[in-house]
Amino acid sequence: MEQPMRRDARRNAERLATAAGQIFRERGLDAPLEEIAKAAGVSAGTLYNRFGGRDALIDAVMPDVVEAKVRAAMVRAEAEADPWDGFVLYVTLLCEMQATDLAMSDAVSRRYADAKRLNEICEAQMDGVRGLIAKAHAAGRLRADFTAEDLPYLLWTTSTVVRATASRAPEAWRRALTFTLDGLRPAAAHPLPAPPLTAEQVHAVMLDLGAKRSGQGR
Amino acid sequence: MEQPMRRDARRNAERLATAAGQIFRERGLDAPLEEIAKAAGVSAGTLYNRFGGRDALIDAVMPDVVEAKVRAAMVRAEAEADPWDGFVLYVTLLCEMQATDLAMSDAVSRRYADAKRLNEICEAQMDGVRGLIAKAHAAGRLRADFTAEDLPYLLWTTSTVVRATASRAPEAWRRALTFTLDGLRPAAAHPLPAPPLTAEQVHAVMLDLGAKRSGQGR
DNA sequence: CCTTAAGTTGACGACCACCTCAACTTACTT
DNA sequence: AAGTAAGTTGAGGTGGTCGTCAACTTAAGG
Repeated sequence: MEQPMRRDARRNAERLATAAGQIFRERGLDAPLEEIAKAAGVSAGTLYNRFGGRDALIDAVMPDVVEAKVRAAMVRAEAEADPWDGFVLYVTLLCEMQATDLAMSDAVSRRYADAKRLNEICEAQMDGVRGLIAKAHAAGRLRADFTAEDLPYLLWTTSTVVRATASRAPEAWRRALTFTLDGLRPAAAHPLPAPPLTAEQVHAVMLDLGAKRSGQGR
Repeated sequence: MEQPMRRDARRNAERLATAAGQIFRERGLDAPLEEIAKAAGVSAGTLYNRFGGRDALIDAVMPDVVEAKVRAAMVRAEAEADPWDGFVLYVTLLCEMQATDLAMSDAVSRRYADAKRLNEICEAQMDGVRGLIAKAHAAGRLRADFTAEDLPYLLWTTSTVVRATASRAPEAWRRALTFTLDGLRPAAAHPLPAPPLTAEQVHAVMLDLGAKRSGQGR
């Protein structure tokens, strides 16, 4: 039943995937699809035939890369003896990815409604994050009022700073991140003026970010 | 020599300025100019006649508002007895403006190459900021390695979070800001991994932000 | 009034990105 | 070698924004 794809079709699909990987990485997940088609040496129509639109293309190209990178970061973080060091390492590694790969930056800080696989992977990763945070809390090395739902903030903010400063001061984000991390130690804690977002709110905001630009709410 | 404007022309210019104020405030400084023209009840052509383009319109509409608001924030900040409280208040007030007025958010965190008046006002405000920071430093209430060039970070990051969460959790930015402020007390300080941006770098980055979207560098 | 310069209009061309589809080309089967 | 389904193409429709301009309208002075 799985009638095999024609050879040229498969070849083109692979070229498209490769091109998408490159261009997403360089320009983010909002890169023009026609640019990707051109880079793959096919017409835009073919891209829409093989995949079906941006989200499907993203979901075909990104999940493996994202999973591998994010999992590797988690492994390294969990290998740290000190839970705080583990937490810091994890956050720093994620930000490093954002700084060196715009596709990762978008994949981690936005949600594309129809990129199901990608969303599942990101969701799954949250479990690991909760563990990391729980350990740091248990060890009294992370302020008690910091929750897993606060992490997206860090990624959103780094995403901004990184894009703004990428060409002129590629390491600048580390400085901003350090300021914030310094505020996350228990000793630094002062009362917070607002509750954390709920998991649903985080998800909804990420969907907004993923859905085209402009529209600010409604 | 100052041949007075015809009455209808003046009337339209005023309507345009008013409409621009409203729409910039609701949608940010990137709002479609045709939307503004429509709101003013004139055609797009008239807008281009009276002003000359987006930057000129911005420079006609924003400086007074920005100056008043920003100056008021500085006055309140300087009235605080404790220099740290003054610093925190100033930053918080600026972020509040960003949260309630997208035009302020853009005006404060971006630069529009041809909006001369606006840029001068923002530049001038930096002096006050330096004073605020110097006082906090002198009182030992602000970590010594924080510089005036680090402030734009806070505005960039708040700008992002605010836009993302405005509709669903309008106070969420206060939480994120608190984390960072908690990292700016001297006691929280740990070594920074990167030097601050130079004033020129800050300016250049802001210009990039102001110049259309997309283009990542070069 | 009526002239005329100032002002306004709105259609228009340019650009960019999305997505589609009828016509064409190709790979695979027999 | 030919038939045919699968695949590809690229022009073209859509939608949105920018900026322009020839033709029209209007304010204001004589």
